[in-house]
Amino acid sequence: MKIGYPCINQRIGCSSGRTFRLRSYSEKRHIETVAGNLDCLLSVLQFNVEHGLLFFRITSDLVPFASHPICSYPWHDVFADRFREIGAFIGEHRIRISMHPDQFVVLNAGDPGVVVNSIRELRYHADLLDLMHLDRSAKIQIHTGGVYGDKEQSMHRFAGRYDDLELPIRRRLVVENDDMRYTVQDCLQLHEDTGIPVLFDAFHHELNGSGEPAGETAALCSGTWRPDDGIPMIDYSSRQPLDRRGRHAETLDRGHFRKFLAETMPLDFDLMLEIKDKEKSALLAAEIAAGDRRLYQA
DNA sequence: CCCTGTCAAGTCACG
DNA sequence: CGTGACTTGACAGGG
Repeated sequence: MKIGYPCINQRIGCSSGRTFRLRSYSEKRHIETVAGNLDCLLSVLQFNVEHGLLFFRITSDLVPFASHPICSYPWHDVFADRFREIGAFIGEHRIRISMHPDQFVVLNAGDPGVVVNSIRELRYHADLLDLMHLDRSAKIQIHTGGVYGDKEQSMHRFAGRYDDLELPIRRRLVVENDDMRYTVQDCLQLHEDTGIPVLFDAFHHELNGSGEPAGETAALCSGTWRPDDGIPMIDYSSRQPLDRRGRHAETLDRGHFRKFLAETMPLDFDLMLEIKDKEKSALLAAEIAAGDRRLYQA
Protein backbone atom coordinates (compact mmCIF):
# COMPACT_ATOMS: atom_id res chain seq x y z
CA MET A 1 0.00 0.00 0.00
CA LYS A 2 1.24 3.43 -0.99
CA ILE A 3 -0.28 6.46 0.70
CA GLY A 4 -0.63 9.88 -0.82
CA TYR A 5 -2.37 13.23 -0.89
CA PRO A 6 -3.70 15.49 -3.65
CA CYS A 7 -1.90 18.26 -5.47
CA ILE A 8 -0.74 20.58 -2.71
CA ASN A 9 2.08 20.34 -0.19
CA GLN A 10 1.60 22.84 2.62
CA ARG A 11 5.03 22.33 4.18
CA ILE A 12 7.54 23.26 1.53
CA GLY A 13 6.14 26.63 0.43
CA CYS A 14 5.70 26.31 -3.31
CA SER A 15 2.69 25.54 -5.50
CA SER A 16 2.79 23.32 -8.59
CA GLY A 17 -0.58 24.71 -9.65
CA ARG A 18 0.05 28.42 -10.02
CA THR A 19 -2.08 30.07 -12.63
CA PHE A 20 -3.26 33.50 -13.73
CA ARG A 21 -6.28 35.12 -15.32
CA LEU A 22 -7.03 34.26 -18.91
CA ARG A 23 -6.99 37.95 -19.81
CA SER A 24 -3.41 38.16 -18.44
CA TYR A 25 -2.32 35.47 -20.85
CA SER A 26 0.95 35.86 -22.70
CA GLU A 27 3.30 33.19 -23.94
CA LYS A 28 6.04 34.57 -21.71
CA ARG A 29 3.84 34.52 -18.64
CA HIS A 30 2.70 30.99 -19.46
CA ILE A 31 6.21 29.64 -19.92
CA GLU A 32 7.37 31.22 -16.66
CA THR A 33 4.38 29.80 -14.80
CA VAL A 34 4.76 26.27 -16.14
CA ALA A 35 8.53 26.29 -15.48
CA GLY A 36 7.83 27.28 -11.86
CA ASN A 37 5.11 24.66 -11.52
CA LEU A 38 7.38 21.90 -12.80
CA ASP A 39 10.20 22.94 -10.45
CA CYS A 40 7.77 22.83 -7.57
CA LEU A 41 6.34 19.47 -8.61
CA LEU A 42 9.79 17.91 -8.52
CA SER A 43 10.44 19.46 -5.08
CA VAL A 44 7.18 18.05 -3.77
CA LEU A 45 7.95 14.61 -5.17
CA GLN A 46 11.38 14.74 -3.53
CA PHE A 47 9.77 15.65 -0.22
CA ASN A 48 7.34 12.79 -0.64
CA VAL A 49 10.08 10.25 -1.32
CA GLU A 50 12.06 11.45 1.67
CA HIS A 51 8.98 11.00 3.84
CA GLY A 52 7.83 7.67 2.43
CA LEU A 53 4.74 8.98 0.65
CA LEU A 54 4.80 7.23 -2.71
CA PHE A 55 1.39 8.13 -4.11
CA PHE A 56 0.62 11.61 -5.44
CA ARG A 57 -2.12 13.37 -7.37
CA ILE A 58 -0.73 15.88 -9.85
CA THR A 59 -2.78 19.05 -10.14
CA SER A 60 -4.71 19.73 -13.33
CA ASP A 61 -3.33 23.28 -13.16
CA LEU A 62 0.24 22.12 -13.80
CA VAL A 63 -0.08 23.58 -17.30
CA PRO A 64 -2.77 26.28 -17.06
CA PHE A 65 -5.11 26.71 -20.06
CA ALA A 66 -3.50 23.69 -21.70
CA SER A 67 -6.75 22.69 -23.43
CA HIS A 68 -7.81 26.27 -24.22
CA PRO A 69 -7.32 27.55 -27.80
CA ILE A 70 -5.36 30.52 -26.45
CA CYS A 71 -2.53 28.18 -25.52
CA SER A 72 -1.29 27.71 -29.06
CA TYR A 73 2.50 27.47 -28.77
CA PRO A 74 4.08 23.97 -28.62
CA TRP A 75 4.42 23.66 -24.84
CA HIS A 76 4.82 19.89 -25.23
CA ASP A 77 8.13 20.48 -27.00
CA VAL A 78 9.27 23.42 -24.88
CA PHE A 79 9.01 21.34 -21.71
CA ALA A 80 9.66 17.86 -23.10
CA ASP A 81 13.03 17.46 -21.37
CA ARG A 82 11.70 18.69 -18.06
CA PHE A 83 8.73 16.32 -18.22
CA ARG A 84 11.06 13.47 -19.01
CA GLU A 85 13.29 14.28 -16.02
CA ILE A 86 10.35 14.38 -13.65
CA GLY A 87 9.00 11.17 -15.11
CA ALA A 88 12.39 9.52 -14.62
CA PHE A 89 12.34 10.54 -10.95
CA ILE A 90 8.83 9.09 -10.60
CA GLY A 91 9.94 5.85 -12.22
CA GLU A 92 13.14 5.58 -10.23
CA HIS A 93 11.28 5.87 -6.93
CA ARG A 94 8.22 3.90 -8.05
CA ILE A 95 5.86 6.74 -7.26
CA ARG A 96 2.21 6.08 -8.13
CA ILE A 97 0.52 8.96 -9.94
CA SER A 98 -3.09 9.97 -10.40
CA MET A 99 -4.82 13.01 -11.84
CA HIS A 100 -8.40 14.19 -11.31
CA PRO A 101 -9.75 16.59 -13.94
CA ASP A 102 -12.27 18.98 -12.46
CA GLN A 103 -16.02 19.15 -12.81
CA PHE A 104 -15.96 20.58 -16.32
CA VAL A 105 -15.12 17.20 -17.80
CA VAL A 106 -18.53 15.68 -18.53
CA LEU A 107 -18.15 12.86 -21.01
CA ASN A 108 -21.87 12.05 -21.08
CA ALA A 109 -23.10 15.62 -21.60
CA GLY A 110 -25.99 16.27 -23.96
CA ASP A 111 -24.28 19.35 -25.41
CA PRO A 112 -21.74 18.26 -28.06
CA GLY A 113 -19.59 21.31 -27.31
CA VAL A 114 -19.20 20.20 -23.71
CA VAL A 115 -18.10 16.77 -24.91
CA VAL A 116 -15.53 18.24 -27.30
CA ASN A 117 -14.09 20.41 -24.52
CA SER A 118 -14.08 17.46 -22.14
CA ILE A 119 -12.11 15.32 -24.56
CA ARG A 120 -9.64 18.15 -25.15
CA GLU A 121 -9.12 18.35 -21.41
CA LEU A 122 -8.67 14.59 -21.11
CA ARG A 123 -6.18 14.69 -23.97
CA TYR A 124 -4.14 17.28 -22.05
CA HIS A 125 -4.06 15.03 -18.97
CA ALA A 126 -3.05 11.98 -21.03
CA ASP A 127 -0.40 13.98 -22.91
CA LEU A 128 1.12 15.13 -19.66
CA LEU A 129 1.46 11.59 -18.30
CA ASP A 130 2.75 10.41 -21.68
CA LEU A 131 5.35 13.21 -21.75
CA MET A 132 6.60 11.84 -18.44
CA HIS A 133 6.76 8.39 -20.04
CA LEU A 134 4.70 6.86 -17.25
CA ASP A 135 3.18 3.44 -17.75
CA ARG A 136 -0.58 2.89 -17.82
CA SER A 137 -0.76 2.53 -14.03
CA ALA A 138 -0.74 6.37 -13.92
CA LYS A 139 -4.46 7.06 -13.93
CA ILE A 140 -6.92 9.82 -14.77
CA GLN A 141 -10.02 9.61 -12.60
CA ILE A 142 -13.33 11.17 -13.59
CA HIS A 143 -16.94 10.98 -12.51
CA THR A 144 -19.67 9.63 -14.74
CA GLY A 145 -21.22 13.07 -15.24
CA GLY A 146 -24.79 14.32 -15.31
CA VAL A 147 -28.02 12.36 -14.93
CA TYR A 148 -30.25 14.63 -17.05
CA GLY A 149 -33.39 13.02 -15.69
CA ASP A 150 -32.60 9.56 -17.10
CA LYS A 151 -29.73 7.74 -15.44
CA GLU A 152 -29.89 4.63 -17.58
CA GLN A 153 -29.68 6.57 -20.81
CA SER A 154 -26.96 8.84 -19.41
CA MET A 155 -24.86 5.82 -18.39
CA HIS A 156 -25.36 4.37 -21.84
CA ARG A 157 -24.11 7.63 -23.34
CA PHE A 158 -21.03 7.51 -21.07
CA ALA A 159 -20.28 3.96 -22.20
CA GLY A 160 -20.53 4.87 -25.88
CA ARG A 161 -18.29 7.92 -25.50
CA TYR A 162 -15.74 5.88 -23.51
CA ASP A 163 -15.61 3.22 -26.22
CA ASP A 164 -14.93 5.91 -28.83
CA LEU A 165 -12.07 7.60 -26.94
CA GLU A 166 -8.61 7.54 -28.46
CA LEU A 167 -6.44 4.87 -26.85
CA PRO A 168 -3.98 7.19 -25.01
CA ILE A 169 -6.94 8.50 -23.00
CA ARG A 170 -8.89 5.28 -22.64
CA ARG A 171 -5.94 3.29 -21.28
CA ARG A 172 -5.60 5.71 -18.36
CA LEU A 173 -9.20 6.51 -17.58
CA VAL A 174 -10.92 5.19 -14.47
CA VAL A 175 -14.38 6.07 -13.15
CA GLU A 176 -15.08 7.07 -9.56
CA ASN A 177 -18.36 6.97 -7.63
CA ASP A 178 -19.57 10.47 -6.70
CA ASP A 179 -21.37 11.78 -3.64
CA MET A 180 -24.65 12.82 -5.28
CA ARG A 181 -25.48 10.86 -8.42
CA TYR A 182 -23.56 7.80 -9.57
CA THR A 183 -23.03 5.12 -6.91
CA VAL A 184 -20.45 2.34 -6.81
CA GLN A 185 -23.15 0.01 -8.15
CA ASP A 186 -23.61 2.33 -11.15
CA CYS A 187 -19.86 2.42 -11.75
CA LEU A 188 -19.62 -1.37 -11.53
CA GLN A 189 -22.35 -1.55 -14.16
CA LEU A 190 -20.28 0.78 -16.36
CA HIS A 191 -17.35 -1.57 -15.86
CA GLU A 192 -19.52 -4.47 -17.02
CA ASP A 193 -20.50 -2.49 -20.11
CA THR A 194 -17.07 -1.10 -21.03
CA GLY A 195 -14.27 -2.68 -18.99
CA ILE A 196 -13.37 0.66 -17.35
CA PRO A 197 -11.75 0.19 -13.91
CA VAL A 198 -13.67 1.54 -10.92
CA LEU A 199 -11.92 3.76 -8.39
CA PHE A 200 -13.63 3.33 -5.03
CA ASP A 201 -14.21 6.57 -3.12
CA ALA A 202 -14.98 5.44 0.42
CA PHE A 203 -16.29 8.83 1.56
CA HIS A 204 -18.63 9.26 -1.40
CA HIS A 205 -19.83 5.73 -0.77
CA GLU A 206 -20.73 6.63 2.81
CA LEU A 207 -22.74 9.59 1.51
CA ASN A 208 -24.20 8.01 -1.61
CA GLY A 209 -24.53 4.27 -1.11
CA SER A 210 -26.98 1.81 0.42
CA GLY A 211 -24.86 0.89 3.42
CA GLU A 212 -22.84 -1.80 1.64
CA PRO A 213 -19.78 -2.60 3.80
CA ALA A 214 -16.62 -0.76 2.71
CA GLY A 215 -14.48 -3.90 2.63
CA GLU A 216 -16.75 -5.86 0.29
CA THR A 217 -17.37 -2.85 -1.90
CA ALA A 218 -13.66 -2.10 -2.16
CA ALA A 219 -13.07 -5.74 -3.12
CA LEU A 220 -15.66 -5.54 -5.90
CA CYS A 221 -13.96 -2.44 -7.28
CA SER A 222 -10.54 -4.07 -7.02
CA GLY A 223 -11.77 -6.79 -9.33
CA THR A 224 -12.24 -4.24 -12.12
CA TRP A 225 -8.51 -3.37 -12.39
CA ARG A 226 -6.34 -5.36 -14.78
CA PRO A 227 -2.75 -6.20 -13.81
CA ASP A 228 -1.22 -3.49 -16.00
CA ASP A 229 -3.59 -0.89 -14.53
CA GLY A 230 -1.51 -1.23 -11.37
CA ILE A 231 -2.98 -2.13 -8.02
CA PRO A 232 -6.34 -0.44 -7.40
CA MET A 233 -6.56 3.11 -6.12
CA ILE A 234 -8.95 4.14 -3.36
CA ASP A 235 -9.89 7.66 -2.26
CA TYR A 236 -10.50 8.12 1.43
CA SER A 237 -11.84 10.91 3.61
CA SER A 238 -14.21 11.42 6.50
CA ARG A 239 -16.79 14.08 7.16
CA GLN A 240 -15.75 17.31 8.83
CA PRO A 241 -17.64 17.24 12.16
CA LEU A 242 -20.63 19.63 12.39
CA ASP A 243 -20.04 20.85 8.84
CA ARG A 244 -22.26 20.46 5.82
CA ARG A 245 -22.89 17.12 4.17
CA GLY A 246 -20.05 16.56 1.71
CA ARG A 247 -17.34 18.53 3.49
CA HIS A 248 -13.99 16.74 3.74
CA ALA A 249 -12.29 16.55 7.12
CA GLU A 250 -9.77 19.22 8.05
CA THR A 251 -7.52 16.60 9.58
CA LEU A 252 -7.40 12.81 9.81
CA ASP A 253 -9.96 11.20 12.11
CA ARG A 254 -7.82 8.42 13.59
CA GLY A 255 -10.70 6.28 14.79
CA HIS A 256 -12.57 6.46 11.49
CA PHE A 257 -9.38 5.73 9.57
CA ARG A 258 -8.42 2.69 11.65
CA LYS A 259 -11.92 1.30 11.18
CA PHE A 260 -11.58 1.76 7.42
CA LEU A 261 -8.20 -0.01 7.48
CA ALA A 262 -9.62 -2.90 9.50
CA GLU A 263 -12.58 -3.29 7.14
CA THR A 264 -10.39 -3.39 4.03
CA MET A 265 -7.43 -5.15 5.62
CA PRO A 266 -6.85 -8.14 3.33
CA LEU A 267 -6.85 -5.96 0.20
CA ASP A 268 -3.86 -4.26 -1.33
CA PHE A 269 -4.47 -0.82 -2.85
CA ASP A 270 -2.94 2.64 -3.10
CA LEU A 271 -4.68 5.11 -0.86
CA MET A 272 -5.34 8.78 -1.63
CA LEU A 273 -6.18 10.84 1.46
CA GLU A 274 -8.52 13.65 0.52
CA ILE A 275 -8.01 15.49 3.77
CA LYS A 276 -7.63 19.25 3.90
CA ASP A 277 -4.32 19.36 5.73
CA LYS A 278 -2.67 17.30 3.00
CA GLU A 279 0.76 15.83 3.71
CA LYS A 280 0.29 16.26 7.46
CA SER A 281 -2.55 13.74 7.58
CA ALA A 282 -0.94 11.56 4.93
CA LEU A 283 2.15 11.21 7.13
CA LEU A 284 0.01 10.34 10.13
CA ALA A 285 -2.02 7.85 8.08
CA ALA A 286 1.14 6.17 6.81
CA GLU A 287 2.33 5.77 10.39
CA ILE A 288 -1.01 4.32 11.54
CA ALA A 289 -1.28 2.01 8.53
CA ALA A 290 2.25 0.68 8.99
CA GLY A 291 1.51 -0.14 12.62
CA ASP A 292 -1.87 -1.73 12.01
CA ARG A 293 -0.72 -3.78 9.05
CA ARG A 294 2.29 -5.06 10.95
CA LEU A 295 -0.11 -6.11 13.71
CA TYR A 296 -2.33 -7.82 11.15
CA GLN A 297 0.54 -9.74 9.59
CA ALA A 298 1.81 -10.92 12.99
C1' DC B 1 0.01 45.92 2.59
C1' DC B 2 -4.82 44.25 2.90
C1' DC B 3 -9.45 43.46 1.03
C1' DT B 4 -12.47 41.31 -1.97
C1' DG B 5 -14.84 40.56 -6.53
C1' DT B 6 -14.00 37.43 -9.66
C1' DC B 7 -12.16 33.60 -12.20
C1' DA B 8 -12.46 28.86 -18.97
C1' DA B 9 -15.26 25.30 -18.60
C1' DG B 10 -20.88 21.89 -15.93
C1' DT B 11 -24.45 19.99 -13.11
C1' DC B 12 -27.57 20.12 -9.59
C1' DA B 13 -29.71 21.41 -5.11
C1' DC B 14 -31.48 24.94 -2.67
C1' DG B 15 -33.86 29.21 -1.58
C1' DC C 1 -33.61 32.77 -11.44
C1' DG C 2 -29.38 33.40 -8.72
C1' DT C 3 -25.99 31.30 -5.80
C1' DG C 4 -22.99 27.93 -3.97
C1' DA C 5 -20.63 23.44 -3.82
C1' DC C 6 -17.50 20.38 -5.87
C1' DT C 7 -11.14 17.77 -5.41
C1' DT C 8 -8.19 22.53 -5.03
C1' DG C 9 -8.56 28.89 -3.51
C1' DA C 10 -5.94 32.37 -5.33
C1' DC C 11 -5.37 36.12 -8.85
C1' DA C 12 -5.49 40.95 -9.60
C1' DG C 13 -6.98 45.40 -9.06
C1' DG C 14 -8.21 48.98 -5.95
C1' DG C 15 -7.90 51.12 -1.63
